[in-house]
Amino acid sequence: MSKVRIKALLQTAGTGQEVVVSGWVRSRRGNKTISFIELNDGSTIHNIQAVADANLFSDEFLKDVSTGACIRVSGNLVASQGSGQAVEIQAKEIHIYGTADPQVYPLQKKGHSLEFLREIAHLRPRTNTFGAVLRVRHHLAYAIHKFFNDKGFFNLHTPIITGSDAEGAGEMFHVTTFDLKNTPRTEDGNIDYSQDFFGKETNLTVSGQLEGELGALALGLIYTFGPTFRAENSNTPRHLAEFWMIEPEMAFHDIEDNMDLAEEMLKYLVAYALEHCAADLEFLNKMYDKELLNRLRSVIDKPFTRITYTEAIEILKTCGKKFEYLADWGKDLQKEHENYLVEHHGGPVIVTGYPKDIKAFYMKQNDDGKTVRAMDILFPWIGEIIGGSQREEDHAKLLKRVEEMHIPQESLWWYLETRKFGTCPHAGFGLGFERLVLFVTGMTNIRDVIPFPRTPKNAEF
RNA sequence: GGGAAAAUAGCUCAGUGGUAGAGCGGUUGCCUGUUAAGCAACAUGUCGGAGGUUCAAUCCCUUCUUUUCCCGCCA
Repeated sequence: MSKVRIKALLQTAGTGQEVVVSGWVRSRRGNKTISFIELNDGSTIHNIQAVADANLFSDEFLKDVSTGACIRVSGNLVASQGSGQAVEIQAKEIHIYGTADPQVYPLQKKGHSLEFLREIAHLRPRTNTFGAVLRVRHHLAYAIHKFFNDKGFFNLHTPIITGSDAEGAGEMFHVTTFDLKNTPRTEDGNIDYSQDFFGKETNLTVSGQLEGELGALALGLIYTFGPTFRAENSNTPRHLAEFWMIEPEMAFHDIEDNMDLAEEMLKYLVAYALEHCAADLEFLNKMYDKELLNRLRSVIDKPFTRITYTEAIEILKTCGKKFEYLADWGKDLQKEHENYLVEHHGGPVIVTGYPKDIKAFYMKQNDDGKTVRAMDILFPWIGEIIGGSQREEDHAKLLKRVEEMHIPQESLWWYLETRKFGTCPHAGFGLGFERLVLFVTGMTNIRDVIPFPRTPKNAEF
């Protein structure tokens, strides 16, 4: 007897062989003489139907084969007499690994709200929706590694605990072994971090970029793919306190190369998902967003629109649309502005050349003295899915910017040194992994594309 | 961090100043292969917590908690 997963079983052409399948019961229906068990093992969105004859299985036994129960079925794979499926298992033996009392098991056969499922995040992977989302998430993660590996990039593991707080990407979570009720103090009353585990103040990383640059200036092409932590009190469907980010960093790349790579990568990932997650995406398209597949295909088909920040402001000023906030050169683009730009161009838009005062210190300064070589990629509904830039490789210019923006340079000495020793043009960007999964799955809340979301006031599970 | 809405059965929601209802789910029964099966019957409950107004509060008021949405921060 062969022990197989359901995905493989549904693809086998032949019938007649004995098979063993283990999985979770999605539903059971039938009558006194026959029971039909929908079994899912997570390998695919599709279930296999197991048929239990009352001559072999008692009513009393089948009572425990209820929605949510985990069982192993052995029997013959046969052509189905019903119309809903090509093959089914004629059960000879059923072993119950674990029951799920129907009176208290929270998942029903019928649909649940996504809000409710968030409250039972320990069980929601057993639903069609989350099974699909988590499988797509996996394939995208794999595709990212494949994309970069195939291009000769090296995966660099940047630290999760960081001693630098100068990255400026957001509020940070402190890391300490202190007893918070009784922290050591210096003579002037401040917390004495010299007695803490690392002997200095440490935080969870908000970005691996600065360390990524160090790798790029040695290995040439690197990318990071790891957890990232932001202690911002962000209450939106697009923000997480703990999320995964992909940050490639490339030596000898300018802002144009950077855009080319980012666009190629996004298209590769969407195409990969369409090819490898067809069944799951079809399900999501049917259940949540009828335009999903069309939108995914449209992203692959045409080039992303590329405009400068200055052009974007011009478009927003002359479009005639009334905005709540006026678009004005020197100010950040509002959500409503981003939405307009994406709608106006009918797809992803890359905006470059932002005013230097609204961007980070490390971005390459343009000769105009006003703008930097930043790029944001704006996606429909999601907004900023990628943020990146060419980096300032000139030591004097970088140092000047660090001083202007009052960034403590003592903690960045190692970063600044790379511009003293064998500096070179380089560029990189950050892709929010969950925002990518959001776009590909058509989900609308980022809390539904990560197994156990961390958001303000929520760290359950 | 700013703003708005919401919290009633296991779930989705309706509802009323006199302590509550539907659909689904559940339980039981019927039906010889079903497809979110069908038919019938039954049971659902501190109406989010704490105060207050009132003869009486699930309903009105205050406050707290949580959730969702919009904005900001960003990926």
